[in-house]
Amino acid sequence: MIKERQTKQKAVILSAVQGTKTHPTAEQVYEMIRDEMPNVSLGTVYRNLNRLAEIGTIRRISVINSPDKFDGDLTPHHHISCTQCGKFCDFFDAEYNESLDRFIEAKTSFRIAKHETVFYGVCPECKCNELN
Amino acid sequence: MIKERQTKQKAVILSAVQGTKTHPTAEQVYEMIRDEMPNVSLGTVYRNLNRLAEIGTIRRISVINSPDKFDGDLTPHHHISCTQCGKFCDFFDAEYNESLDRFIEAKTSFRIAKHETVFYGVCPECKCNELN
DNA sequence: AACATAAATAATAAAGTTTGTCAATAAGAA
DNA sequence: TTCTTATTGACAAACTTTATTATTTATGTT
Repeated sequence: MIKERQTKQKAVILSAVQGTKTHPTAEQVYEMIRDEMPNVSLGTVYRNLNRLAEIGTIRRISVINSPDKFDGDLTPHHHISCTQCGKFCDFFDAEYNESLDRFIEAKTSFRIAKHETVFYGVCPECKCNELN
Repeated sequence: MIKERQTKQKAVILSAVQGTKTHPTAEQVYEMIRDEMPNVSLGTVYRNLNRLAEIGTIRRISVINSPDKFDGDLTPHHHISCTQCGKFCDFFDAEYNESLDRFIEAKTSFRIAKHETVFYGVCPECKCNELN
């Protein structure tokens, strides 16, 4: 019995997400792969990103004032969003607080799979542009 | 010179968000106030929620697989999302980690205003429905 | 109280984001 | 190679949010 087929599209989409640190949206992944795959459809990009995120091969990140972003880097890290220009960065130097998940589980009876933390602020460049 | 006018709509929208713990979306706020204000328009709801969130009178929460939610409770707390049924809960028993904001500032030169943490998992009811 | 100004609204169009439909294609088993 | 059906491309539709504009109305001024 067939479970899941390996397609060129699937491989290219995954490799695009894993090969960048830009946290692309679905639309941006679509643009990224059109050189290599001009006939790919946006629906295929959405479908595969959704599946990859669901099985945990990539991360989905929900950000205020932005379509969902995708991240191929599964190592625990946080994200920082500039509320002025939308710049979106990784932050690696703070460990994932696993014990917080266990604490919430104990207190709420939810089974917690993960938490996502996004920091909101103003990036150095936008700070510079604040004249006075 | 006039800066900002107090309107009935603005007051009703704010009071709807502040008077519930359900973290309504814009559409849900719209439904909530239509009894009291049948002619209000959805655009007005969006406009006022955006403004209130921008000035910090209410919180905007970005959640995977949901339109943005709004929260009138400004006391520091976390949120938990059930990935099965979408149930969305508060969690108050973990203090806001202010020092993490200062740590990120020191390491990145961003000016951090806040961070939002959302926990994803399965709620007690949905756990029950997992037969076997 | 009446008037003037412009901020805010209702109505609606449009833009932006995501999912669904379905005939055609193609991955993988036999 | 042939068969089965998961996946795709094309496109429609749904969903979410913002923009446009004539009208209304909150508020300062007379």
